[in-house]
Amino acid sequence: MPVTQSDTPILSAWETSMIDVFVRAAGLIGLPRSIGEIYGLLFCTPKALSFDELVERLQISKGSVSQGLKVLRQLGAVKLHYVPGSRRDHYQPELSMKRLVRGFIKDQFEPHLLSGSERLDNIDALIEEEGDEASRAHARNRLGTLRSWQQRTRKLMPIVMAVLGGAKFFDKEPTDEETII
Amino acid sequence: MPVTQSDTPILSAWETSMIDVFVRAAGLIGLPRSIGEIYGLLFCTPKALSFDELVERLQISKGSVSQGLKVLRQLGAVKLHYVPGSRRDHYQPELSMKRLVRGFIKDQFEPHLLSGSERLDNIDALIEEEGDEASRAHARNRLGTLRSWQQRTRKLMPIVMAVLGGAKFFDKEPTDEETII
DNA sequence: AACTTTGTTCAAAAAAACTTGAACAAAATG
DNA sequence: CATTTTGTTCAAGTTTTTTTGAACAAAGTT
Repeated sequence: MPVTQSDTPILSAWETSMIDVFVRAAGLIGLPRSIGEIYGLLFCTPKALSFDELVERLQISKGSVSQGLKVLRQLGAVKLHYVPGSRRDHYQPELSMKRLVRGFIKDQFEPHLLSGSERLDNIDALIEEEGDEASRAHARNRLGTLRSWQQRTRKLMPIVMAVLGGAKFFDKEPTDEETII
Repeated sequence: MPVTQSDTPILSAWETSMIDVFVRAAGLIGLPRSIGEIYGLLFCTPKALSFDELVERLQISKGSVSQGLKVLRQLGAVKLHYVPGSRRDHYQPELSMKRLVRGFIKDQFEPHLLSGSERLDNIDALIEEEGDEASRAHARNRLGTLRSWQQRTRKLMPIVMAVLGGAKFFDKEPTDEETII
C-alpha cells in the first residue's frame, strides 16, 4: 500500500492567502517564514490553537513551531490561552496593532538604538586619536549628524505609538515643548 | 618575494567603527553588509568617492560595489557627484534623514502596502466561497482587522515624514554647510 | 515506578541570501 | 577602429539563516 498524503485540505483557500500575507509581512520585518505562518494561522482561526494543531495544519516541524512560538511570545504577539480540561498550551494572537508594534520595537529596535549610543561615544574617542585637525573636524561633524539621527529616531517612537492609539515608551523626560500631532 | 597585503591601513580606526554602525543599521532594515559598508564609507569621507576607491578601500568585489551602489541609488541614499576631468562616477551620501527615510519607505515599504491591498480584496472573494456562514463571518471580521492595520500604517507615514522634516527637533545647530533637514 | 503526553533543544540538512570574479557591454581615447 | 577605461551582469562559490527530527527533559497518568 502506497504512502499517501491526506486528501483533506488542511488549510482553506482564504486561510492560505491570509497566511501568505503574514509570511510576507514577517519577511518585511526580518522574521522567518515559519513565524509568519504560525501567527497567520492563529489570526485566521476563531479558537485558540494548540502546539500540535499548529504542527499538523501548517505541516511544519515541531522544532519550528517551538522556536516560532518562543519568539512570538517574546514579542508579545501571541498570548497563552487556558483551555479547561487540556494539558496543552493553547495560543491566541495578539490583535492590537499598538501592542504588536510596541513588542517589536521594544524587542528588536530599542536594544540597537541603545547599544548604538555607546558605539558613538567610542567613535568620538577614536576620532581624537588620529588625522590632522581638518579631518578630525569633519569626522566630528559627521558624528554629530549621526547623533542627531539617533535622537530623532528616539523622539519618533512615542509619536508612532501615540498615533497607533497608545501610551508612551521611552520613559525619558520630554526634553522640551511636546509636539502634538 | 612573498605576496603581501599593503601595509597602509586602508581604513582608520574611527572609520572602521563608524562603518560598523552602518553595517548594523543596514542589517536592521534588511540590507546586506556590503551596502552598509559602502554608504558608511561615503558617510565618513569628506570628498566624493569613485567606484574604484570604494572597491579598494573596502576590499570588496566590483560586483558587490556595483550592485550595492545600484540599490543605494534606487533608495536615493547616494547622489552622483560630477568631478571635472574624471570619467568616473563619483558618489556622495545623502545626509538628510528625511530623504533617506522617504526613499526607504517609497522603495521597500509602499509597494508591499499596495500589493497588500489587492491581496486583501482577493481574500475577500475567497472567503465567500467556502465554509458556513459563521466561519465566513469570523473571516470577514479578521479581514477587517487587517484592513484597519493597513489603513493606520498608511496614515502613519506622512506623520513620520512630517516629524522628520521639522527643524523643531534639533537640539543644536548644524555645525557647517551640511544642512541636515 | 513505568509509561504517556507535551514541549524544548540542538546538531545536521536544506534553503536562502550574499559575494565574488570573469565575461561582457558601452563609451571615451588615441 | 583598435584599445583602454569604466562599470554591469550573472553563474558559481561562500556564508548565513532557517528548518528538520531525533534525543531529551518535565510533568502528568495509571
